[in-house]
Amino acid sequence: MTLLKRNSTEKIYSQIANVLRQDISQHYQPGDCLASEFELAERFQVNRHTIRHAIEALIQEGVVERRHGKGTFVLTQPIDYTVAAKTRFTQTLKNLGKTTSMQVRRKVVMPAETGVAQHLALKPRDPVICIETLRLADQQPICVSSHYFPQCHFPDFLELYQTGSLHGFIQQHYGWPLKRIESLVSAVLPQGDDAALLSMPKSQPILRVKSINVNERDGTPLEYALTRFCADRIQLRINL
Amino acid sequence: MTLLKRNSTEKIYSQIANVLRQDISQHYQPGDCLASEFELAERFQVNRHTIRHAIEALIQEGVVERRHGKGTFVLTQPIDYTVAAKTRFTQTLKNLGKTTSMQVRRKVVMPAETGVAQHLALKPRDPVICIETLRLADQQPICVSSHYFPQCHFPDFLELYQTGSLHGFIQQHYGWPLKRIESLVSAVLPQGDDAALLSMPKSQPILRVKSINVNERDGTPLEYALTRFCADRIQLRINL
DNA sequence: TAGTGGTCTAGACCACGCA
DNA sequence: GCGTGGTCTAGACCACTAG
Repeated sequence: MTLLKRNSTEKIYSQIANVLRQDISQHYQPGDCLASEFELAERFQVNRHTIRHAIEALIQEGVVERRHGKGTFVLTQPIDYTVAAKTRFTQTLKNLGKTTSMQVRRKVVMPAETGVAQHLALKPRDPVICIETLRLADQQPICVSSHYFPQCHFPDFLELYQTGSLHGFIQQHYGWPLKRIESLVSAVLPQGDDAALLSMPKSQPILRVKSINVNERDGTPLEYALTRFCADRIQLRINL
Repeated sequence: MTLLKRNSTEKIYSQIANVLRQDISQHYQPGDCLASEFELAERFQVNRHTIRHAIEALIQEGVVERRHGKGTFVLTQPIDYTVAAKTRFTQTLKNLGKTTSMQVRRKVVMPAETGVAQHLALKPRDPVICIETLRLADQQPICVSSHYFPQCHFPDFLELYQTGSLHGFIQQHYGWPLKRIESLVSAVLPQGDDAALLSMPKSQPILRVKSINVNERDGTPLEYALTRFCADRIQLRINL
């Protein structure tokens, strides 16, 4: 039982959130489950709704997440907003000294949506190969990517490619060196499954990079990739 | 009075949020005030807390914001997540065909924090000039920036500089051409006054760009700038 | 002072996950 | 079936804003 100031200007739910935040940082590990809302309500001697309000705040901050029927869980990577913690940068995932790995989550042929078609200089609904990947560094998910390739240039792509570096595969099987000509960077909130795949809260931002790769020899667009980085785990460094 | 499906799988608060979202997009202008929570509760025949829940969702999406004692207001720029709407890009603010303007919000000399000192090759707490600016395009706030200059290289900076292009001023008064050598891009939620200055919701992401400018002749770091873009109004284009 | 949003309580029932 | 979180109701009082 923790004492709360009932007549303080600081709201009770806010006091509770502070206590929980501190508890979590001191006594909990990522993946741990908090006491149930009912138990917390008893401990703090408040209504369960007040506990919910406090937990909402922690969810918003990215400290915990709720799982229906299971409990409220501490997230893997407590988010640190201090600028000092971001003074170490990485150039690319490959350049990280960390152990990296990649999972292929989806391989399909589909008609190109207008945006994809534009970037690849195709007609809308022309067939494109879509490959979705998840990349990790030290077991930690870093980014999910959707890669689009015009099928006309890559017969048998789906049959031949299994896993591993996409650009390496293209270089090896088709003999085409890829060159990045453009990147478009924006920040959005996570959509679809991205938050779950990156094990991050839905309230935290994503760095989204659209990149276009062309055949270095003749400039033909060969790949359009849309990569979503968990923003608190990555920072883009652009050298000019 | 709008009809709700009480026995639908779709939650009532969610149905209400949908109705309100549609109402707003069709019949409201940015800055308009919604009906009060009490009135909405009567209109939809639900408890006021259910209305609050629905409005929470709209706040999270960035559609509206609450102002204590005044009401719930439609935000200036309804956020559009469709990728198609982002296929027009801007290179820099100056290259926009739009009318741009700039406000200087703060001019002070302060001891350098460690991060700033590092980027400018100074010792911590060496004096730096800090200038905070807000830039607008067509009356719409686009970004806020904190510019840091080492005071040792810029005597009388604060006295001489009033407003207008910072790089133009430096070129003119000190004769130094600035060159950007590096940009670091990250995505965060707004901190401090940034959300208010950019008239954006606190739940929506910010694109943060740290850039370092050096004297083109000898490579001396002369400026460190931290710019925060309202992410739904800007996209960075990086040409390689 | 009237009207708005903000907080807190109390209690009910539902939906999900798991043993 | 039990415990978890999710939704909804009802009512009270507080804090802020504006006339």
